[in-house]
Amino acid sequence: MPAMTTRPQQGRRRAHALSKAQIVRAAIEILDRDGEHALTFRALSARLATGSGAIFWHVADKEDLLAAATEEIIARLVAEPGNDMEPKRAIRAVALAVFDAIDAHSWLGGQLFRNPAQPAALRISEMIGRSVQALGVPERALFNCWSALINYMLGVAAQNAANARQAHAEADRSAFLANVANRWAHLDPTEFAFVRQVADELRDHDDREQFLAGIDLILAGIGTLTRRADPSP
Amino acid sequence: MPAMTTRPQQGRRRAHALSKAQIVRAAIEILDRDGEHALTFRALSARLATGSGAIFWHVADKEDLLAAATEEIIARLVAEPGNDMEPKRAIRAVALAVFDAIDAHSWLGGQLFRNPAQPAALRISEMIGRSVQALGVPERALFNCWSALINYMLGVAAQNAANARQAHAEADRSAFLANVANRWAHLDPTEFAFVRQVADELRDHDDREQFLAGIDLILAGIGTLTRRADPSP
DNA sequence: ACCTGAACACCGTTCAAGT
DNA sequence: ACCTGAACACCGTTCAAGT
Repeated sequence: MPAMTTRPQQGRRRAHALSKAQIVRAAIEILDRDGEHALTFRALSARLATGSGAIFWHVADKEDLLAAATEEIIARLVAEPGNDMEPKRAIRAVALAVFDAIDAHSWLGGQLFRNPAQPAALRISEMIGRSVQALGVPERALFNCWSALINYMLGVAAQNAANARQAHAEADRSAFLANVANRWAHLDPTEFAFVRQVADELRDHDDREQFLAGIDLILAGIGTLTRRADPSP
Repeated sequence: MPAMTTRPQQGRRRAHALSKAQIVRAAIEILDRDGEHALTFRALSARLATGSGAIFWHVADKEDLLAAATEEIIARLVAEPGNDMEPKRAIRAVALAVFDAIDAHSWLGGQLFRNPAQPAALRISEMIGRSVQALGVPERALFNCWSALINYMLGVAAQNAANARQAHAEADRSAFLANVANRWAHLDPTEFAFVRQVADELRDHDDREQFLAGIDLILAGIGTLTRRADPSP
């Protein structure tokens, strides 16, 4: 009976012991609700009702935290998009999934972009690579076709995220676009003839459609290199 | 004679009065030599032998300073590349000029990327737009072709800048690439079959060639939409 | 009109001290 | 082993005071 008393009474200090997963989840919530700049160790530790040092016990630094958050989102997305679809459809599906994820979490674009070699981005690269290969592009061109698609995807996606950040400052997205379009429409006519011309289209274009059109353009270019005339295996 | 004495003796306070152009030039030097993170108002004011407040008199904030630096570089570059070249050649020339500028000033990529509506970026957009139009793409597809090219250009360029920043931390570029390639080569064979396969090519690829290959791929896709069979006007 | 530089309100990160 | 929170070394930006 006295022997049992020796046992330390554990698990009383805090309802849930802090875990990296829990920290990352809280970070994502702050990022989604209040934007990239709002994620500070002070805000995060306040929300988790702990000291900043506690967070640094589980997380190396801010970069590590952001990478983990990115990984978490990509992991949720990477599960489904069709592994056994026809290649072009598969590429479009993956591209749209990434686009939508970045649309929903505007901080994600900059993150994937800043570090394209992180595991989360690699998983996307792998899916695209397999589909490009299945498309039947010759060995020599494989690397370039793959990298063009990846670069375009990540580029546009991050670009849109940057726009979203700026649009957030102004009233909303459509007001922001209208503003830019208006500014463009009043540029010098001889120096900026083309930009003036597309200003209208900018006002009411659909980012998602535009993004997909670019993918299709690259796919059409890739089609140019493909030997097989018969689409069936 | 006494009237002349009333005149304040001017220009004695400092050899060169501070100007925005001078501040921007100093900022570019710091950015180029020591990287993006080294540009602080303290470092800048130390180099200009003045107080930080003096800089804020000429410059609204850090964003303004970076935008002005970007503008300065693009202005230097935008002068030459062939206005009366054949369209495809013109597009390649502009794209390469931008690529090389970003290669020479690694901070430039992130900057153009972060704010693609700034005048500097617009000037690039205009040149690309005119060439795409000259290519003879149908009215409806113009906007999408143009935006695909711009997005790709800015995307890859900024991507490369991000890589350069990371490579700077490690020994040098080729060592950095060798490291990444090595990491890729040891990934799980079933989960990352494709990435493992291209790891070799990553090690000794030429960024510039890869970039141009992507441009050509998009141009090939655009060619798919073009009616005119006769290349001569 | 333009410059000075201390001061303010923040950051990310560390670390002695606690449990 | 894990948590606390004051402290450190920075930031960008402001502003009373000078010339």
